[in-house]
Parts: sequence; structure tokens; C-alpha cells
Amino acid sequence: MTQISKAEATRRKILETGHALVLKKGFVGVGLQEVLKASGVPKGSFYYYFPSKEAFGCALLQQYVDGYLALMDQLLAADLPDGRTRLMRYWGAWLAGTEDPARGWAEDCLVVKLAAEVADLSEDMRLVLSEGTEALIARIAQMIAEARADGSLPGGAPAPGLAQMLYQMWLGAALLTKLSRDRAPMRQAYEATQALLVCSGHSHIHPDPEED
Amino acid sequence: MTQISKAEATRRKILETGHALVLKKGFVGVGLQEVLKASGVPKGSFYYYFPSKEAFGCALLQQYVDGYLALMDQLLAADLPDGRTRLMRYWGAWLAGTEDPARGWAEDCLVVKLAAEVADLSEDMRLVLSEGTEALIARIAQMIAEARADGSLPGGAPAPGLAQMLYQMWLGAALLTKLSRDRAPMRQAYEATQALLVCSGHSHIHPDPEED
DNA sequence: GGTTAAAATAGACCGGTCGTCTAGTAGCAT
DNA sequence: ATGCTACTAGACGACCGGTCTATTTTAACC
Repeated sequence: MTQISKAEATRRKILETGHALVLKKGFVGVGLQEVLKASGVPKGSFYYYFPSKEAFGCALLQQYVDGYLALMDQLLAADLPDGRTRLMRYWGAWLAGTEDPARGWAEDCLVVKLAAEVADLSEDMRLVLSEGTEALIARIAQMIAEARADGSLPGGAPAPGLAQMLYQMWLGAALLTKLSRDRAPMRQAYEATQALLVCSGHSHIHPDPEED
Repeated sequence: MTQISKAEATRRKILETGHALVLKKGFVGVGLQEVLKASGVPKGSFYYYFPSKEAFGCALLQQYVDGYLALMDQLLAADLPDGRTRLMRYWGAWLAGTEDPARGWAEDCLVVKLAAEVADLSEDMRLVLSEGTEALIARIAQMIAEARADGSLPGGAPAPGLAQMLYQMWLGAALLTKLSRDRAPMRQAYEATQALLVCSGHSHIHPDPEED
């Protein structure tokens, strides 16, 4: 089976190198030539592995969200004291990545880097990212629900809305951190998250927009 | 003095057209040629008005933040029933722009569109945007403080931190809205904002990260 | 070992990139 | 009118963008 995986290995190598490059320079900011050279793959080979740059971008994003979601599931399956700990461990990872302690994983987030660029550029890429975040938010909501079920978190606003709102906040925090080169927004988000989860019983976040 | 303003008018025209184009296609995604053609300005003239594409980008962003901040000051100076109304009017503008009702102004925000791209691309552009958001957050904090002073909003978490947290949330909401083509995140942000402003007395967002 | 199909590559293609340069026009002051 | 500056004009260079066709290398099979 090494023959099959040989091609797959090359494909993966391109994707991997592409990820790193795109994270730094954006999608349109990176040329195929650059990716290929960095991957040690000859230029002519690109269209053997991908039908177009856009398809390459989709694969890149798909691989990323798959990996991310898998990590989430791993966290969901991990046995930890309670649901609240699990949830806060997730947010903590935004601040400081699981392996690399200093560099949080917010600076490595492709959603943060590419969402705005991709949204107007390619419908296919947009969809991959959009569905990815949707699935992610669903998992966060699940975490909240479980934490409430085991009593480690008080009830309050509906979990799905709260999850979305929290994710939004962290997304914005990551963007602002990227922009200001200061981690204060991330810390702010962490503290706000704690506060919101505990006292969300008071703040009614309900899904009807009826009010003046 | 029409001579001076003639050149200035052309410069402004380039900036204006550039704004629209960049908003759709990103900064690196737009070529000078395209901007110039759309502006009706010949290609050779560009380097008379701007020393480089980067400088053009800085001017573009500077013009944008100046305009935005001016709009904020206008809102701050407007006489409205109370501070809370003023503040919520600001957030309301994110949802539905002042003039164009359907299309909220979140889709037209250059910070949302360019922050991630510019942060790694150009230090100069990054700084313009970063200082812009900083000033913006300060004005939001001021609004919160004034609303508390006139009694239309209860006290609670320190205004600067709250302002930053709210802005982050809206930034993330705008990004998610751009990505999903669904305004639900924006509505979510609006409701969460109301809840947070009113019940922030309970949720202590204090700047010490001491707890298990 | 020779045939054949698939995997992988080389390199040309055309158009666009930013930026430079020189020649030229318009408008005003003296 | 002359000279001077502000501004326009577009060709030009070197390079890089994504894409494609033709070609070579590799492996499989009998």
C-alpha cells in the first residue's frame, strides 16, 4: 500500500506546507510556485494533485476543520473531573496551545486568518469554513449542555445561542490580538467567558428579536 | 485654490474606488491597474499620488478610521434621551447601517475584512488599523461611562474592559456573518450586548486571573 | 523482457503584478 | 510670451500568477 500512500504523502506534504504559508501570507498572497518549492514538489506536478488552486484551498481548509473537530471530539471523550473543566480547558487552549505554550493557538487559526478573505473569494472555500464553524459551535453547545447536566455549570441562556456568542467573542479576540500583537484581548475573553458561563442565569439571551 | 483640490480630488477618488474594491477582493487581491481603471485615472499617475501600494493602503485605512471615528464623535455629540440609547444606537448601526437599511454596516467594515490580512503583511498598515480600533474602543468605553453617569445603565464591570469585550464580540459576529451569509450572529450579538450591559453588575469581569 | 497504462514532471503560455521612466500637457505667475 | 510647476500619459521591465499540453519516468502485467 506504500504506492498509494506515496502519492497521498506528497499531496499531504503540499497541504501541510501550504497551511504554514497561507497562515502567514493569506490565500491569494501565496503563489503555487512558492508552495511547491517549499514542499520540494516540482511545479508541473501541482495539477496532478489538485485540479485548481481553489480546490487546493478547499482541501486545505477541509483538512484543517477535520483536524480541529477531531481534537474537539477527543476533548469531549477525555475523562475530566467535570464538564466545566472540560469546557474551560477548551478556551484555555485558545490562550496557550496544548503543545507550544507561549504561542497560543489563536495565532494559528485558519478561520481567523482566512474567513474574511475567503468569504468573498470562493463559494466552495467559504462553505467549508462556514460548515466547519457551525459544527464547532455545535460541539461547544454540547459541552455547555453536559456541564450543566453534571451540575458543574448553572443553567441559564439556551446553550446553542450561548455557544455561538462565546465563539464569536473569541474569534474577535483572536483577530484583535493578531492586529495589536497583544494578548490582552484573549485574556479579556477568558475572563468574560468565565463570568458569562456562571452568571448567564441572569442575562437572558433568547432568540426572539422582538423589542424596541 | 481649485488646483490644490483638483489633485486632492483625484487622490480622494482613487482612495474611494480603492475602498470599494478592497472591501470585495482584499488588499493583495486588488491590483493597482484595476483601481486606477475604475477610478478613471491613468496608470502612470498613481505614483504621483502615492509613493507605493503600501502607502496607498495606509492612506486608505487612515481615511477609513478617521471617518469612522468622526462618525462616533458625531454620535457622542448628538443629543439623545440618554446614554443607553446612544450606546444601543451605535450597536444598532452594526446591524443596519444608518442609510442603507437592509445591508448592515458590518459587511462594509474594513477592519473585519482586512485585519487578518494586513496584520502579517505590512507593519504600517497594521498600526493604522490597530490604533484605530484602540481609539474606537476608548470611545465605546466613554459611552458606557456616560450612560452609567446619567443612570440609564447600571454599574458593573470596568468600562474599558467591557467596551473591549463588546467590540470583540461584534467583530467576531461580523466575521461569522460574512462567512455564513446569515445575520443571526449579529442579532445574537445585539441581544448579548443588551444582556451584558444590564446585568454586568453580577458578572465580575476583573483583571486578575486568579482562580482554579 | 516487452508492452501498456498510470504516475509524475517539465516547461511553455498568456496575462497580470508592482514599480520606473521619460515625454508630454495644462494652468498659472511674472 | 515665457518659464515653471503640477499633473497626465502610457510604454516598459522584470517578474510572477494559475493553467495546460506534451513528455518522461515509474510500475504492473503476461
